Amino acid sequence: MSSENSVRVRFAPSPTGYLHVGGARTALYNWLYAKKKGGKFILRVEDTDQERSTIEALNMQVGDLKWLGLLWDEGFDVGGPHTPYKQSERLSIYKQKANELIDAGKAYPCFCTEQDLEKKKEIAQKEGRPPHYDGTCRNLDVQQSLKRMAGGDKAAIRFKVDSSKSYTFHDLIRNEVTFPPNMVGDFIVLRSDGMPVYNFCCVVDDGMMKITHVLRAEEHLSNTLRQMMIYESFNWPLPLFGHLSIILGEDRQKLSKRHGATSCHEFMKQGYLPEALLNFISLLGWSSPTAQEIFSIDELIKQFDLDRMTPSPAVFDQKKFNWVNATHLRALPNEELWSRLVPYLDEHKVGYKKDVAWQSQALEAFKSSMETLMDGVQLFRYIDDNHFEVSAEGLETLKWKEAEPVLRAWIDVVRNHPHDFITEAEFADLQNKVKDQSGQKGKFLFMPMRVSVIGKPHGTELKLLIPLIHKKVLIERAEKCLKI
RNA sequence: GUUCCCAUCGUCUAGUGGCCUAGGACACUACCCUUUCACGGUAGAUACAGGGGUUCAAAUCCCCUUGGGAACGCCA
Repeated sequence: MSSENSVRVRFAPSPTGYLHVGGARTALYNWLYAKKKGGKFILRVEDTDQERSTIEALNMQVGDLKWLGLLWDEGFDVGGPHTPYKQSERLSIYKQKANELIDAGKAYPCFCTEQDLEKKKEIAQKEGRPPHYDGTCRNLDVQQSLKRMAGGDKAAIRFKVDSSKSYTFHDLIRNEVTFPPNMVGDFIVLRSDGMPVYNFCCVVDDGMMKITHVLRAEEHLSNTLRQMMIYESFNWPLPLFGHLSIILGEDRQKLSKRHGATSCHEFMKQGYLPEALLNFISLLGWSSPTAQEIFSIDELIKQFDLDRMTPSPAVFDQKKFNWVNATHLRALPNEELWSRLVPYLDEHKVGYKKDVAWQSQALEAFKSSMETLMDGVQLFRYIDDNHFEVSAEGLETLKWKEAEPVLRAWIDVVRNHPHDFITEAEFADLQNKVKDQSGQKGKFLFMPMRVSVIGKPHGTELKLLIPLIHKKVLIERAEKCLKI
């Protein structure tokens, strides 16, 4: 494939906070498409809003993308043929392009103040007209205006819109979209402080960076009109656009902070796997022709295509996400799962043994009840020698008249055990001894025993739990329970 | 207000005029496995927003209504 016609896509976040799942999905689809087509994935930073953009936020976004493994071929930090990739470093380019527009009579300086515009808009609203710019400065003599600007007068640069024209483009997801005439008024291209505006830099950058496909969120659909006008004014070919549906919360409102966790960073902290998050959000607006739902990243690249995208909005279903995560988690080999879990255990100060066999055995015991790595943290806390806590339910169980004989028998049996640890096979034997000595069976046998091991009557099978805990600790815990 | 976008089980979706008495997945219910909790297995319930057309035939095409969303910024 020649580089001339190969796919070039970009993700262009504005650094104002952590990466949201919506942004992550946009990045994912772009990235998948680039991988699939052997194209380039470009990370461009849209930081022209100086009020809200911060370097910290940029670092967070970059960190989240790296966590997800959505790495870029060209970008603000790795360079590329169209450097710089940070809009705040491209200001002279936008200025130059805006001047080209002015020279060509396609844009003009506007001296109206914000207050002027506010008033005009109000009047327009009242009179039932669309709140477009009324064109006060449109017919000013350009040379005159430029002189005023040189003299220090502040002016924004406005694009001259041909309000008689309608615009149609073919959306990759929505097919034909038509904007009728007179949808927008003359819009700002450069602010009076010289900073360019989103719609302008977006086109200048996409054009100059030779972007071939623009996959972005649906809220940009109506921006496409203005952007088409700008492409036209530069005589640049239009990229292919695809507008992704938005992601909603359970209440069918656009997903936002009040729906709980919505940023990749939060999901990471809650113990979700990056490949599971990617897998799950890939399904929000796309489906595989094979109806497969669990994918590795490579499978996703292989199966992904733009012709299976849905235009309707999707609700973020936390339960299904949990299932996807659990499925990925349980499919991980134990060593791999352990290496993912350890940072969480450390962060939450849960102790563990350095012994690989022990780790693997514990994981084997807990895997089936783990949906997230944080579930793992909770589970490992139960077998941490330094944590023992009896739950309310555990307390109830200990009040049973059957509890005491079981615990006494248990302590006795464990004490007489010749080794520091009890194997699964040995436990089968010990369990019978406790049964005989205490005269209890069924739940009256197992529940008090389990409370003495993990502090609660329900949970992991005892035969899997016991081999993980040192005999001394088992006795200690049972004795503690007797005293309650 | 105007314009644009959207509309299949609770949720994600399959479906591109006959294969649809609408398929899959999550969730849900029941049963099985089981000392418990999970895991796993089996079975089940649940949807084409409404109304008009077009057609021999419509979830699929067209129109209207309704509902949801977005845009109309010197935010992105």
